[in-house]
Amino acid sequence: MSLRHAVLAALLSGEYSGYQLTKAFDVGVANFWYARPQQLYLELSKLESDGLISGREVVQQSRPNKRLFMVTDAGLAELERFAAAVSKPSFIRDDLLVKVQAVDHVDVAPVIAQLDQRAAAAAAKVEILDKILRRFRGDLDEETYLRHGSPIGPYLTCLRGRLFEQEHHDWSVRAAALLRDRATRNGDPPPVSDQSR
Amino acid sequence: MSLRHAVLAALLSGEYSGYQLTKAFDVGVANFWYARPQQLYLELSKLESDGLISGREVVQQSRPNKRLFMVTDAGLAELERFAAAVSKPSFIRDDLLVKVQAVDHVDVAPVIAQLDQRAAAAAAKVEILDKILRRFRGDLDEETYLRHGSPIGPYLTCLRGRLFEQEHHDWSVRAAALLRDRATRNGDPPPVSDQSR
DNA sequence: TCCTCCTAGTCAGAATGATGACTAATCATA
DNA sequence: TATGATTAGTCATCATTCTGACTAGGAGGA
Repeated sequence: MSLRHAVLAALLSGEYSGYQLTKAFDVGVANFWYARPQQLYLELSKLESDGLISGREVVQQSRPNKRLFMVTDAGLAELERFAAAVSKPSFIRDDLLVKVQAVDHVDVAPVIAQLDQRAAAAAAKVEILDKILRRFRGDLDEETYLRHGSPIGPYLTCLRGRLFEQEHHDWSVRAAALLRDRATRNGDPPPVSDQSR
Repeated sequence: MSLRHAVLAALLSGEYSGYQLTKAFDVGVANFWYARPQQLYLELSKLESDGLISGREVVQQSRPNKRLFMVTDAGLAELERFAAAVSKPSFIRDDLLVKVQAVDHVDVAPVIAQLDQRAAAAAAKVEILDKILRRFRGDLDEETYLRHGSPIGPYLTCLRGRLFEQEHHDWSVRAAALLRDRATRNGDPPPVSDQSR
């Protein structure tokens, strides 16, 4: 039951509408959780009926009205409780890794193509996260921000996301190059990933 | 539906019993997926009734009998299909990150304690994975193994797991040190994580 | 001899997450 | 003046994962 707490934690940074949250969570900018719009809307209404957040209607002209949510005292207490409870161990769970695991026994070409895609996607995310980190820092350098800046929580999770994506990128590039090299040397048609496939 | 394929991919390395698989998956040595024993046993019986793996009874004296499973041709075909299909994007989903995200608003001490624990756990995993990698390599150096060694799939996923744990460790250590430093400077009782809390 | 751990596996059901199909108004653009 | 994109959100249902509780025999140590 952690989407619940992820949403609560996200709402600490200020008031958001469901739609704004989906933007943060869906694009995957959410560096500490991930969820689809439908899940978020559902969770928001559950949180509200449990009294952990409260929403207020904002009437907009030229846009559909929206509801902005903020964490209540009860919500903060719940987060406090959650933060002090033991965490589940974290682990990787990745489709593509399963495919790489099987690569000695199945056709490598599509796996290499997917590694290429992943590398590109990870590089794009690194850039996005860098932008967000710069926005947090303002004109402070990273050392100074880490020592004195605020908020520190979102900055740290963002940093973690950035490191993860960077490493994900580097590994993907390396794995793709390696598998390509091995496939070529084995006399298979060199699997070059381009638009034509 | 990827536990299915994770199990198939794991069984490519040889025959395993359910119990052996649980050891690999549960300890988290599984660098590409993670699952509990109950899930694995259930998945194994589903895979068998779908004809993707076949099991044979091995009678043991002084131990309960066990069933060893191997991937069938149909199973291999299924993996082939899976490997060529599009992958879901990967993302981090971590309780502890949610807590760190909220750290500007909740008590830091328990979060710091959990970061310490995480760092230790990650360091332990790095060692385990290094051992496994060395066993794969034998007396080859890494460059040579990556170019010519076999199997390459499990080696690459293991390498990925190792990089992930290393980075997880480094980030946890850094985050814990930082939060501790900030808490101390703010005049709070310095949160040192020891056995007494 | 008792107690606990290890091997080996099973069952049922709760919790959580993912998916497809909708509504409805406005804005920009061709 | 259509057409598609964007904002804003809802509903029902399916799929997947997680959890607790349970069985059963042998090994090893106090």
